[in-house]
Amino acid sequence: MKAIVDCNSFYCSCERVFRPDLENKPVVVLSNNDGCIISISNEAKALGIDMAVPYFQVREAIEKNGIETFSSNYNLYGDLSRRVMDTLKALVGEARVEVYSVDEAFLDLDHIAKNDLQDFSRTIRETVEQWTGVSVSVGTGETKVLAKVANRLVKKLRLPSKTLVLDSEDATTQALQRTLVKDLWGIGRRYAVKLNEWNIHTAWELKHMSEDWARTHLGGVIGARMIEELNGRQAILMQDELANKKMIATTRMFGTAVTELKDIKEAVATYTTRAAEKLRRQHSAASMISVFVIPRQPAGTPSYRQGGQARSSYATLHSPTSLTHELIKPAMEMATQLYRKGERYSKAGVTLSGLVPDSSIQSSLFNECGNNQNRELMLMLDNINFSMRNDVIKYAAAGIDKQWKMRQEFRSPRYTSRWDELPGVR
DNA sequence: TCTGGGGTCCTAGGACCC
DNA sequence: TCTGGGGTCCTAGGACCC
Repeated sequence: MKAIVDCNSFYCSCERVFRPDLENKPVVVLSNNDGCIISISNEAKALGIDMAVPYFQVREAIEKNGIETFSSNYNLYGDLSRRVMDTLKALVGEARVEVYSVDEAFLDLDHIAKNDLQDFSRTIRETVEQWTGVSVSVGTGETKVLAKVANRLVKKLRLPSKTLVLDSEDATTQALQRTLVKDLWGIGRRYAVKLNEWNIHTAWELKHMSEDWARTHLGGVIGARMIEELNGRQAILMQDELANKKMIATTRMFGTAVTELKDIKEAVATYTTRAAEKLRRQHSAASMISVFVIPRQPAGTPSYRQGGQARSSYATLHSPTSLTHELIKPAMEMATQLYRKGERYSKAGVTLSGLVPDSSIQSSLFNECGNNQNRELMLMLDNINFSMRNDVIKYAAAGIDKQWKMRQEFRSPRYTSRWDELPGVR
């Protein structure tokens, strides 16, 4: 059996861990740039606030109802996430945990007797809550897809135990009958529409379609796997722990529209610096770097998401590198080349790809002084910036005043990852 | 005024090879 | 008159996820 452990309103829960006064109060967390709502507590939901809605559209309702509002604080969420995952690993063993996202993990429970699954699910939930202060829901089923179905029902039906185990034919059937295809893990909006056109509405109905049918109408092997999983046959396997990323991106909306080349270059240099840090953290080097900018659409036109208005460029590096300054150079050239005077920009980003282990970097004939010194410099720089505060040491190209920086009006302290922001105890 | 920031997997098609 | 048959690698684009 497989279980999915999912933190409830994770970012909101994180904010509450150090603000117990917010228990049972409505809370929302905003995306970067305070752009839209990305986490809502049940209480806020009950007041009619929805996920993914632009903040400015609901600002009035939020203020009127006294909903507590936070800018996202990824240092805090990342740290609490690690604690939750560590707890799960302590409970079932590291090899049985697949960290799926910042607030979710799949567990392999094949070693637990079927009769004990109910109790064990509750133990998981209680232990995580006790050790970390974060509340979780646990869904269990024969396959990952069925575990997801169970987990969704826990939340939808507000089951008091916050756990649901689909351990019998009957339980599974009932669960599938009350799940719409659009709510299945792996069925997005496009496929949901298509399925409805075929007059398939519930997961139960989908389960009885043939694999061949799914192969031709539901994205090839993806559809076939879905049918298998619904029928209790494992087709989506547990992934090994945290393989390295194959692509690393840092992209941001600007706080306010940017018009000057200087600002674009500063932003791109800053994003390149961030991306290079992520690259070094997983001991990789990049062989390709790409930069994009998105001009702001004139008022009234559909938002930037809908079109291909982004302008991008990429450069292949002479040899893979993880050194910030070697990445900034081509990034600056591309930023300059992409910039048009008179245009206003709403967003820019940097993507590193063609990642290889940094141990495999070939030394190049043209490498004058050997990269080892450089890599030690990077290591030192990363250590200082991580342990002190953000960017004590930085590249001049990244700019000092950062006019373009995102808005973050409501960020809580980084309670657990900065010495100077630890919570006080009287 | 104002709408996030990451990622993954799969497929088709082109280029190239023997 | 009438086009080989496989392979592999790479990239772009679609779909999905949190």
